[in-house]
Amino acid sequence: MSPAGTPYHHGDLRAACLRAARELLEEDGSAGLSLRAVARRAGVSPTAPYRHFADRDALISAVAAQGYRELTEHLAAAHPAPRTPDDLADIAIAYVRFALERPAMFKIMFAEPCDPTSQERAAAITAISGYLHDIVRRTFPARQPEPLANALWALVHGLAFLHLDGKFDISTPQQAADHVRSAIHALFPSTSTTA
Amino acid sequence: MSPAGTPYHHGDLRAACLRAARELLEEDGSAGLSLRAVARRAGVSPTAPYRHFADRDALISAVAAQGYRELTEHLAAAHPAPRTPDDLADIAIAYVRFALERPAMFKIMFAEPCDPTSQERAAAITAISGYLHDIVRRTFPARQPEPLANALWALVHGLAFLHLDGKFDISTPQQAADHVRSAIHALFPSTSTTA
DNA sequence: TGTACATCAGTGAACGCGCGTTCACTGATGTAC
DNA sequence: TGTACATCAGTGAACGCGCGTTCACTGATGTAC
Repeated sequence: MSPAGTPYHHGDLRAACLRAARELLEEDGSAGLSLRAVARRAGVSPTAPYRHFADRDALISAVAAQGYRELTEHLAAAHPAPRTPDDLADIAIAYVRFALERPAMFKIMFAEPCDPTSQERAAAITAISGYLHDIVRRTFPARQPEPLANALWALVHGLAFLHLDGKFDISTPQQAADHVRSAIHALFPSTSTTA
Repeated sequence: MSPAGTPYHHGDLRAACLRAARELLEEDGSAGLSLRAVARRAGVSPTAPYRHFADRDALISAVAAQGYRELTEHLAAAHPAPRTPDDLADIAIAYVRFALERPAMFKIMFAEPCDPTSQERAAAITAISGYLHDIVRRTFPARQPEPLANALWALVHGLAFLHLDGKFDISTPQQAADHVRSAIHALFPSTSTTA
């Protein structure tokens, strides 16, 4: 904030910590994100983050919550108004690409035991789930939305994890996208669309 | 092996380490499995496991490989000869139950970066994948097996992870099973069976 | 406009911890003769 | 059958590491008067 070199007060350390955490995740890809490393990266003493996060769990929860929000936006950007299984495939591909591009973030979001009572987290999950429900309702107006939406989420989520884990024999992003599309089409044949 | 109290030579420390690792996973559920903890649990000095595992990664890979084998058996036991989507649901439920009953093991199998070049691991993955392909071929003889089998795997895998993560609003194992069954039926309507 | 002071956001030393891994070693085993 | 010896599977001390968290502190900020 102050123009001089290193001001005593940071200005917005909370945001800086979140930014640092993201950078660390994107760089070394490991899920072992430590408070100390975040502080180091933010150029601040090891204990400074405690002014903004109760403990390590709180920091990780906050990072994950940000990830959920970004995922929601990422999906929404993939297709403005999906109406066909092929539109759905676009969204599925976006989901998988998100995971492949930010593997460590994705693992923090979905495979870390971070504080399950976090309200921020719960709200974000609800948003994703609700978004998928909407899509399914629009794409398959004649079918029961609830189980179909859950199944769709599970499908794309499973595709993301299996791709992330290298369980499919695939090397390029394009191959991954094609693979996802063919999986979607295998389960959502176009004939069952009732627009 | 020798009948006396604490023999110098263990007899089969490799197996004992794997057993210890499983116990630790089942107990504290954390994915933070350490070589030292395993040695402690096996009643042996902290460095003894190095006689049998090159490093921590090798131990974890071995544990994961064992998990893959057990998962394959577990699935095969769920239904001897699946022919309908409902049979398929039995197998899907078994997959999810496996994850819910051994969460830490499941995470080691699928969310840990353990040595990807391990042959044991690759073979186990191939076995699971092959098994699912067989099922799909038998259940949907008229449809293209490849994308359908991958989609099925992703679906059950996603269901397992989302349940594990508490992303669905579900409390009892029975509810989870019903949920999985309805997801399978949503995507594999019985009408499309062509037996 | 100037000053006293409460509040706040940082510092930095220190704690105890468990970890992976190395090293030189020693006790047990089993094989060759 | 007995003995020398190579091999093997353990031991235990030690290393350096990074971690989360505590504590008393201090510099900066902003508000009341």
